[in-house]
This record gives sequence, C-alpha cells and structure tokens, in this order.
Amino acid sequence: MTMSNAGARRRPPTIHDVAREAGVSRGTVSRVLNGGHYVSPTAQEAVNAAIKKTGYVVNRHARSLITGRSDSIGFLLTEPQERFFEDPNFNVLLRGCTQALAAHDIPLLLMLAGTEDERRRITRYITAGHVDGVLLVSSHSGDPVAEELREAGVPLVACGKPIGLGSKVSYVAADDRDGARDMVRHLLSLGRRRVGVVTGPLDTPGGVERLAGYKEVLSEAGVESDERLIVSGDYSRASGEAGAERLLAQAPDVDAVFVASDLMAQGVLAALRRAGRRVPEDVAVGGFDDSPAATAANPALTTIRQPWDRISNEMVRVLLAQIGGDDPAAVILPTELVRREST
Amino acid sequence: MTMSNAGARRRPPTIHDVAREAGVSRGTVSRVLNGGHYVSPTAQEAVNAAIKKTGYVVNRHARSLITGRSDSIGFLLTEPQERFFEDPNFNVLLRGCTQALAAHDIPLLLMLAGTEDERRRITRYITAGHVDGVLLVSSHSGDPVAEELREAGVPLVACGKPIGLGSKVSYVAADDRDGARDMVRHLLSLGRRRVGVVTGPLDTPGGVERLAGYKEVLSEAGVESDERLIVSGDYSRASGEAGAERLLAQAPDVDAVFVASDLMAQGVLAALRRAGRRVPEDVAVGGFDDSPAATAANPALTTIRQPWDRISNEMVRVLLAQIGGDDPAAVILPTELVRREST
DNA sequence: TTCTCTACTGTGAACGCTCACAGAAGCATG
DNA sequence: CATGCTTCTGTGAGCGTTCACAGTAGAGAA
Repeated sequence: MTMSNAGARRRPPTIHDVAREAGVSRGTVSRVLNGGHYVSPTAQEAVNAAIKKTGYVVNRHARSLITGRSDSIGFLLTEPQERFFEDPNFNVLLRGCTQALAAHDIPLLLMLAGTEDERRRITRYITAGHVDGVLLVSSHSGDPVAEELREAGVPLVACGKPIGLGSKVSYVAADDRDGARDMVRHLLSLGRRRVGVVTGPLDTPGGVERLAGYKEVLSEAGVESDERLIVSGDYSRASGEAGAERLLAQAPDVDAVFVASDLMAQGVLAALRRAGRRVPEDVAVGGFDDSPAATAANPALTTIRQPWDRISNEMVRVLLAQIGGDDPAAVILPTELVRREST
Repeated sequence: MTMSNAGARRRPPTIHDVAREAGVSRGTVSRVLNGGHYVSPTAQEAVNAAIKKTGYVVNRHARSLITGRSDSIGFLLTEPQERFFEDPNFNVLLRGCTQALAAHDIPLLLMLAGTEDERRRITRYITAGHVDGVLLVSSHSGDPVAEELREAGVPLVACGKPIGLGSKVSYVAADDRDGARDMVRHLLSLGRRRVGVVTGPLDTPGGVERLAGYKEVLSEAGVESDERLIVSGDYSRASGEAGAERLLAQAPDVDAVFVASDLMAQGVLAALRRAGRRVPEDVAVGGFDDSPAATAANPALTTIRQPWDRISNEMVRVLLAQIGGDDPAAVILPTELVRREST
C-alpha cells in the first residue's frame, strides 16, 4: 500500500469492455443483463465470466436515458415533519421500505417537503421523471404535493388511507379500526365499564378509525356511551398528558383509557401517576403502535402492534406493481394486541 | 378538469425544445443552465423565459452520462442499525443532511448496510460512481465498507471521528470530551464529590472521549478517582439501568452520575427510583445528547446538547468541498450544557 | 433441394445532455 | 489594414446504454 492511488477513480468498465472480453457484441451483453432471453448458454456464460473479471457494473444513467425509467423511487414526507421524525414508527417504515427496495436493487431517495421552496423543487423533480414512483407519508388531508403528483400520473402509494385524494392512489394501512376494537374489547373483558379514549388527530384517517372502533365496541357491548369519556389529542406525549387531565376532570370515575398512540399513552401514565391513580389497578391503560415507547413506559404498555415490516413490504410491492402497469390497490393489514403490564 | 389525463406522463421537454423556443442553440441553453458565463443578457433572458414557458427540467441522467458526476450523494448507515434507528439523534442528522443537500438541489440516497449481501451491493453501487460522495454514519471501528470506499477514493465524510480509518477521511463531530468536561464540572459545582459515570461503548470515539473528559475534570479538581464509580454501557436504555444497578452496588455513596447518553440516563433514573434514591436530592444525574428522551424523562434531564443541525450542515459542506477537490477536513463543534431538573 | 420457422447475434440509431472547438462580431492596439 | 483579444454563439461528437431491425445458422417440413 505504498502507491497511493486513492482518489484516482478511473472510469469504470463499460458494456463494450465486457463485450470485447467475452468475444460477443454489446447487444448480447445487454440481453444477458436484462433477463437473458434469446441468449445461448455459451454466450451467457462467457458474458458472466467477463462481467466478473472486469468488475462491470451497469451505468444506470445511460440506461435511464434510453429507457425513460430512473429505476429509483422517492420516499416523500410532507407536512408535519416534526411529528413523524419523532415517531419511531417512521424509522421502522423508512428502514423497511429502504430494505425492501434494496432487494430489488432500487435506491430510495429521501424527500422532505417542508418549506414551500422544497415542495416546488420536489414536485418538479418527481414530475420530471427522476423517480419512477413515490412512497408517500402524509396522513394529512388535502396535501397539495400529493394531489399534484397524482394529477401528473406519478405512481403513488400512501402509508395509511389518504384523505381527499381520489381512488387513483394506492395505499397500505394497518386495520386501525379493528385494532381499536381489539383493545377496547380487551379492556371490557377486564371488567372495566368506564372506558375513556384519548383520540389521535381527527383530520387523519388513523385518528378517525381508531375512535370509530372504540365507539363500535362500546355500543356492541351495550355500554352507555358518554361524551365526557372522549378527549382528543394529536399523537404527541404532551397532548396525552393534557388529555388525561381533562379526562380525569370530566369523568373522575374512569377505570380504563384507550390511548390512540403509545407516545400519548406515556403522557397519560404520567398524568395518572400525578393524580395518584394506580395503573392498572385503578385505571387500565391501552396504547397503540407498539413503539419503543411502549416497553420503555412504566408500567410497560399493553398496546396494539402495527405490522410495520409488512406495511413497508406491501407498500413497495404495490408501488412496483403499479409502476409495472397494475391498477392502484388498497391493502389493509391486521394488527395484534400485545399485552403487558398496564392492563 | 373533466378530461382525465392522469397517467399520461408524456415525455418532458428537452433542451432542444427550449433552444427552439428561445431562438438560440442547445449550447447557449446549456451555458445558461450551468452558470450563465459567456452568455449575452439578451440570450440569458430569452432562455429563462423559454424554460419557464416550456416547464423544462434538466434530465439528470443525460447530464450525468457525460459529466461523470451523478449529482447525488449517499447517506450510508453501516453496522448497528437498531441502535441508530432508535436514536432520535439519527433522525435529526438524517433530516438535517437531507435538507442541507436539498438546498444544493442534490438528492440523498439512503443506504443501509445490514446483511453481507447489502454491503456488497452498496459498495458496488457507490464505487461504480452512482453517487459522488458519501455521508457516513458508522462509529464502529474497522468498518469494512468504509475502508473499501476510502480505498476506492470515494469522497467520504463521517459523523463522529472514525476509528481505524486513515486521515483521508473527513469527519464532523461534536466536542465529546469538552461536553463531558462541562457536565462533570457542573456536577462538581453542585458540591458532589462521589461522581459516577456510565460510559458509552468504548469501541466508539464518542464513548472514549466522554469518559476521558470525565477523568480529566476529576483529576484536575483533585477528586479521588475510584474505579468502582465507572461502569460501561452501550447507549441503550437497558444498559443504563443495569449500569446504575452495578454502580449502586459497587459504590453506594455515589451522589452524582454522568451518563453518556440520554437514553441510558432514562434507565439510570428508573434504577435510582427503584432503589429509593431521590433525583436530584440524593443523586444528581447528567445525560448527554439532549434528545427528546431528556425532556420526556422524569425528572427532566440536565444534559449536553450536541449541535446536530450544525453537524449535518457541516457534513454536507465538507463533503461537497471534498468532491470539489478540497482536502479532507476535520470539524469539531462545541456542545452546550442544558440544565433541567435532574441536577 | 427449397422453404419456413426458431434461436440466436450483431449493428446502427437514438436517448438528452455537455464539452471542445470553430467561428463571428465588436473593439482596441500595433 | 492587419492583428489580437474578448465576448458570445452554433455545431458535431460522444457519454454508455437499449432497442428495433436485419441477418445468420440450423432444424424440420414440404
């Protein structure tokens, strides 16, 4: 290692070099690269050997130039970046998508549309065809970026059911309503009857669905519904804390709380402790998400696990299918109750 | 909006269209696009108008094909993905880098090198020139991917001082040692004399430096050093909890603990509470990172803020400079003590 | 034999851009 | 008037692929 050639970065071998090495034409090498149809076994083998020998890697720019595909996809986060970036689920989703795409040898471009300037830049970038499709995280309604992309015909898969976008948009979501139902049924099965709820933001489908599930089970079970048992939050820890305080004030006899996110549930636990209520003896608390916050909480949270790994895999699968010409699709995945110490 | 042309995705305008529209040649348009030197104001104006009118966006593939640059950079996370993905700092860093790059109109490709297969794929992708440079998050020593990239002459900027890589690698880091010094000085200033430490992983520079800062201040202050006051962790919450238990067993008279991460500090707080020690009355606790965990903790953590926004900006700045031909550089940024309730 | 069909291979063109070069025009200088 | 310099512009070549097409060889059928 005396000769420092670091920083040299000589031009990598081209398809031409491989063809010469293998004693075939560019066309044959290209065919081998793209599936290997109509290539004799002999040529196939020679080309593969030549690729290995030369260390050839296809130049994606050249390929994209002619195919019109970019062979890359965008992961787009619009709107409330703070919320998502603090949400551990976001990490799991991002990681899952990256890995699922990596398996297809497709790079993921991270796009954050915060400022108006960024929105414009990103929209232009995407509509110019620099990505083949977009994984969208934007549970808010009326997202202008998403709307614009949809109109431009960019293949789009949202995480969670998008509000306000037409049916042309695919989405993958956990079954929020069913998860909520499971949790509330679980609380009822413990003998609790004054079951409160701290909802998520009601301009998001998740927030709406979880509340709907709560109401459904109560009415099914014939439990008297009580508006004082319903308070709303925005998924943040602080809003959970505030929500629990309101709940305790409005309905002091509350004996269980279904909280629409683990982060909020942490806040609820803190408020309950301050109020001198024991968990789960006096008040049972159920969360939603099964985020790290759930196990970190004291007591550890009973919660609803969203299948994030499956969600990310499905998002990628649906997006690639749609890029391949399939129609938009909606995928709803089942959730799972995880029982811990708080119920 | 009755005619649904969604899904049409007609070919976008090319530089040719712009040239025709503006009544100039391709070359002139290209010059306007790339800085506008040697272009008459008249032509300049005509081209800009034509660009706006046609909605032209440069085809990056075509450009890259000829320039050899990709005008995109990779954000590479190697090794212990779990740790980083649970670490809120990682989010802040990722977001900061993405935004800093967006300001230069450079997309960020997220690359996760988990499995051996992924490592190979990523290395091949990068060395093939599909990104111009790499932002590296890998505090572990002897990272084979990083080493390979360095040898291939790929511009590289690490977050945190990399162990085992030569001086050819740039890095940006917070001043861990100085931050640790500040915290321990703060604890001493409160009159504490039996100051324990829960270190980070000692195969990372951060872990080593923070411990070094602790030792320095104690010896400066003439406080008797005691090996029983030193226990090691791995930045995880659980290791903090276990560390505090060991600490209490080895040195029951401990009256302050410097914990090398907020996440671990949460664990320390839990262990202290269980042991019946009040914080900060009996034991003062200082964290490191100023992550969301710090404010979420009960009591809220006094901690050392790392300037993550500046770190990400500097990483991008240094990387772009290096791609532009500058020599590798090391940047150390100052930290800040944030006092809350735990001291 | 001759024709058709299949399996395979090579060739040129094109994708949209940048870059080097040639050349024009304007102006000052010898 | 020639010469040089500066500022500006257009042109052709070429980046590394894929794709359509033409063409070859061999097998089987007529």
